[in-house]
Amino acid sequence: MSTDLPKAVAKPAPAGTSTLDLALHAVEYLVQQSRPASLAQIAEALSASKATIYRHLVTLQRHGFVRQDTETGRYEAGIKLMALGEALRQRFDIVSAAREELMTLRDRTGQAVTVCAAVDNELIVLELIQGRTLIEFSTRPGTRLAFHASAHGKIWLAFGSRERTAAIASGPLEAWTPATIVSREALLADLDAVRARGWATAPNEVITGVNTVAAPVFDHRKVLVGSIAIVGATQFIPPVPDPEQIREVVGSAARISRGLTWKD
Amino acid sequence: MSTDLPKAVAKPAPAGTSTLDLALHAVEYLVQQSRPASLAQIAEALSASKATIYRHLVTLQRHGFVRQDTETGRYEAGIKLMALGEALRQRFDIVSAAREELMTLRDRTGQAVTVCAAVDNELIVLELIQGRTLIEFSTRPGTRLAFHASAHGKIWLAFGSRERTAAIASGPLEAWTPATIVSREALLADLDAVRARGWATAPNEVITGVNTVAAPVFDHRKVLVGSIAIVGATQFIPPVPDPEQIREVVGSAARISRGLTWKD
DNA sequence: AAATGACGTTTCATTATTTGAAACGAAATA
DNA sequence: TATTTCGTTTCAAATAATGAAACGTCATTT
Repeated sequence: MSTDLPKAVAKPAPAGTSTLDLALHAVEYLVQQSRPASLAQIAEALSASKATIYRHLVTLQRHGFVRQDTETGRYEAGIKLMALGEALRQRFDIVSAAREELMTLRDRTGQAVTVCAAVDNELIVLELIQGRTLIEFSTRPGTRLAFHASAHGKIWLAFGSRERTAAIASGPLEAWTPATIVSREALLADLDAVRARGWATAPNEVITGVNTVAAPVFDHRKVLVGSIAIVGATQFIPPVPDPEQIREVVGSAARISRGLTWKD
Repeated sequence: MSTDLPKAVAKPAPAGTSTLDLALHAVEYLVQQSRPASLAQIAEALSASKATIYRHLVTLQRHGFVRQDTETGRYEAGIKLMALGEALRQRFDIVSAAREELMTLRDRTGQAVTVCAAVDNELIVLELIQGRTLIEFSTRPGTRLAFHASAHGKIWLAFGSRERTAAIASGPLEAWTPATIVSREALLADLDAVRARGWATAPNEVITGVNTVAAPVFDHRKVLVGSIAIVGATQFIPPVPDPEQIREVVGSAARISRGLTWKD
């Protein structure tokens, strides 16, 4: 990465295409906006000329990444992004391999069930089986979780790659609630406990009043490929969870792991 | 590409940027592929040089639209697309406005509940409340439905813009199952019936053994803004649905519409 | 009703940017 | 060790993107 040799000392742009860069910024800008944006507004936000942005929007629209309101002429993000996200989700093995098991986990605990996977430095929710309770408080597929502030995340830190764990632990730990672990030492201690017992919780750490019990799913090589969890109000999943709840989650995770072992 | 006339007589490309066009094709290609693709493979598929594709992939990767497997060096679609899709989904008013009502609809019918909206010529699933039954057969948020072969679609054809209905009716009607309506006359007759009674079904028309009862949601201007439906096996939702099921769905839709009237 | 302003869209000459062929180095294969 | 295959970089040629300004249309204002 870092070249300390005399040659190529100041090289701000290693590679890539600036045209594409601008266009992608436009897409991201439109997704962030809650209302359709005018051409001039987008151009100003990205400090480019109207003509340039216009041409890019035309191409983006042709691909469905952006759509133009036929009445006002304003631009907004296109639903193609939703479709692509869904197509991507289905590529993960765990999603299909675990569905049946997750349904029974939901039925035996009554709580919502979520599945997560981490790629690079992002932890993403892949699947959600809604619970039986009236009030739903769970994260939808496509949502990104924090590694240090979620039961899923702790599973990945405890059983995933050491590099990632080191990176997360050395970085700043943002507090989502007063209960979120923000101390490096406390986090590492918690991870040791997670490793020892094989499951993780994060009571009130992501949202106050909500708790989660997560367990790891391994493939045939004993590599962590996913995490599953039950999510519910602390009323149903206390900070120190019911032994039976723990047993159900850990058992389901183990059965899914066994299923993945047979494959391939 | 090939211009054989002296002066731009035939101008196939009205506007846009070819660089961006190529890059977007690369993203779409990677989403379609089920496994990570090699650089050479992508370059050949898009008939561009390796260098060009490489630079685009670098930029796409920097934005998270694409990721590179650190071990094999191959490229695949990035999870940013999933996150963008989820961010987009939440922009639709109906999703938040209807959640509570949809939960009670699920609880009173026991079936899965879905919400759809159409933008331009695409009908997309926005929300899914899973049912109480053990076997789940429903479409996830981000999935696209066919207008002529789904209960949701018939609602949009019956109560939505005339232009869209005309466009769909004049085009080819693909058969998803033997029961799918493929005749233009039969479709228009069905739409008349839907308009008259205020709800739609599509027994076995999208998947054999599955039925849906859908009803329209209007905003304060009486403009169609969404459709809601219960989805379940024909065992639970017969081809001629239980009057009570119909009453529940239509009632929920009406209450959501009333809620949208108060807003704004 | 005429005039203004705001908007998306198009034109056009300038030139900055992308482009492909070929060379590179590393890694897997033989 | 020789060879092939892969992602990556280099470099000169020119394609293709760029911004300023003009256009046509609509809605609002005077």
